[in-house]
Amino acid sequence: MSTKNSPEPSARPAPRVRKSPAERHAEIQDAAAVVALEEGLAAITLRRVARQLGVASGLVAHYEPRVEDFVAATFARIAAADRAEVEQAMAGLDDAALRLRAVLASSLDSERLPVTAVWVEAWGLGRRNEALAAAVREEMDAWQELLRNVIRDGIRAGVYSAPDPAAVAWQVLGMIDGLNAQALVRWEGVPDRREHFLSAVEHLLGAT
Amino acid sequence: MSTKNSPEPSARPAPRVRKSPAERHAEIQDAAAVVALEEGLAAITLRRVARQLGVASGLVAHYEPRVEDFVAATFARIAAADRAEVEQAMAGLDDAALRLRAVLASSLDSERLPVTAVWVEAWGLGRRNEALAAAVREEMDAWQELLRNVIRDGIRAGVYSAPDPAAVAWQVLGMIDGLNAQALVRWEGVPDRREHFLSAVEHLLGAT
DNA sequence: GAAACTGTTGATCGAGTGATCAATTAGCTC
DNA sequence: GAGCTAATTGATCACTCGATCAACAGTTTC
Repeated sequence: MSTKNSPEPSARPAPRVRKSPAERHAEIQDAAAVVALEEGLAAITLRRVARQLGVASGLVAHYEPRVEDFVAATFARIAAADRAEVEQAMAGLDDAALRLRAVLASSLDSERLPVTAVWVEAWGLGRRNEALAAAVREEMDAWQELLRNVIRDGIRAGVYSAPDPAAVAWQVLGMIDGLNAQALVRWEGVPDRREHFLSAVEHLLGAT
Repeated sequence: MSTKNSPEPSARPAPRVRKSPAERHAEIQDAAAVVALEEGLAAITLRRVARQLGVASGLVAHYEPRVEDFVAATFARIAAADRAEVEQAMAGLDDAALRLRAVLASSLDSERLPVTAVWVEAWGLGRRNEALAAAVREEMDAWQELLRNVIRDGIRAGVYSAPDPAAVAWQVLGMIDGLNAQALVRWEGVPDRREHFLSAVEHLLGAT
C-alpha cells in the first residue's frame, strides 16, 4: 500500500490532519466558495470541494450532509459578502445622491462579474433546488431593501420625488441584474454603460 | 420475454413506427423544445427527450449525435420563435413610438416567462457549453438589432434624439432581461412594472 | 414474394454523482 | 505514556448521464 499507483506517485499517503469541527467546517465553506466563483455553482460536488481542500469526499459529506443545501449556503455566503462590499462602498457618504451613485457604480463594477455569474447560475438552478431558490429570494430582498433605504433617504432630503420607493427599488435592481448578466456574455461593444444607466435611474427617481 | 416486468405491464412491446429522417428529426427537435420550456434546458437528455416522444434513446442520439449541440440548437429554436412573435406584435404598426411600445409590452408579457427561464438557464450553462454560449450571443445580437432598428426609425421620424442608438439598444435590452429574470423569481410585490419602465426607456431615448 | 436498404431498438460501457459507513488514527485527557 | 473520543478516510452502493453499436424490422424495390 505504500506509494501505491495514485495519480501522484510521489505524493505522500496524505498526512491526516485533525482540526476542530468549527475550523474544518469554515475551511470547507471557503473552499466551496472558491470553486463556485471559479467554476460555477454546478461545480460544487462532494468530490470537487474535497479535492480543492485536499481531504476525503466523506469529510465534506460529514459537514454538509445534503449537497443541495450546501450549494444554497455557498450562494448565500458569496452573495452576502458581495453585498457587504457594496454597502461598505457607500458607508462613509452622507449625501443620499452620492450614496446611490456609489451603490450603482460598484454594482456595475466589472470585478463583480464572477459574482454575477453565480447569481445567474443560481437563478437557473433554483428551479431544481428549493433551498437555493429561497436563498436567492432572500438575497434579492436584501438588495431591494438596500436600494429602498437609499432612495427613501434621498426623498427625505428632497433630492428625489419618487412616489413609490419600493417599486422603484425593484425596478433599479432589475436593471442592475440585467446589465450585469449582459456584461457576462457581452462586455464588448457596450462602452460606458454607467452614464446612461445613472441618468435613467435618476429620471425614475424624479431627481430634482 | 413477452409482457416482461416493465413499468407498464399492459403496454404493448411498442409498435415500431418508421418515419422519414426529416420528419423524425423535426419531431425530436419539437419534443426537446417542449421539455426545455417545461423542465428547463438542463432536462434535455437523450433519455428524457426520447421518453417525451415515445422512442428509444438511441434514436435521439442518432439524429443529435452531440447533446451539447442539441441543447444549443434547442435554445436557438426557442429564442428565435419567441423573437419572431415579438416582431409580429409590431409588424402592423408604422409609427416608431408605437412600435417601440409594442415591443416593450410584449417583451415584458408574463406569458413569456417560460422563455425567460430558458434564457437565464442558457446564460448559466453557456459557461460550460461553448455552442450554447455562441447561440446566446447570436440571439442577443438579433434582439439588439431589433431594438436598434426601432430606435433608429424613431430618430428619423424625429420622435427620439438618442445620440447612440446602438448603445441605447443594449441598455434597453439589459433592462428587459433584468426585469424578466426578476419576474421569474419574484412576480409578486412588483405591480405594473411596464409604466415606470416605459418612462425610463423613453427618457433614455430623449423622447420629445 | 423476396431481397435490400435503412430507420429503429435496447442493451452496454465508462464516467460522474450523492449518500453511506466501517475502519483508521490524530490528539486530547488522565 | 496509555486510553479514549471523534475527526477523517476511502471504499462502496445505486443512480443518471452521453455515447456506442449489433441486432431488429418497417418500407421500398425489383
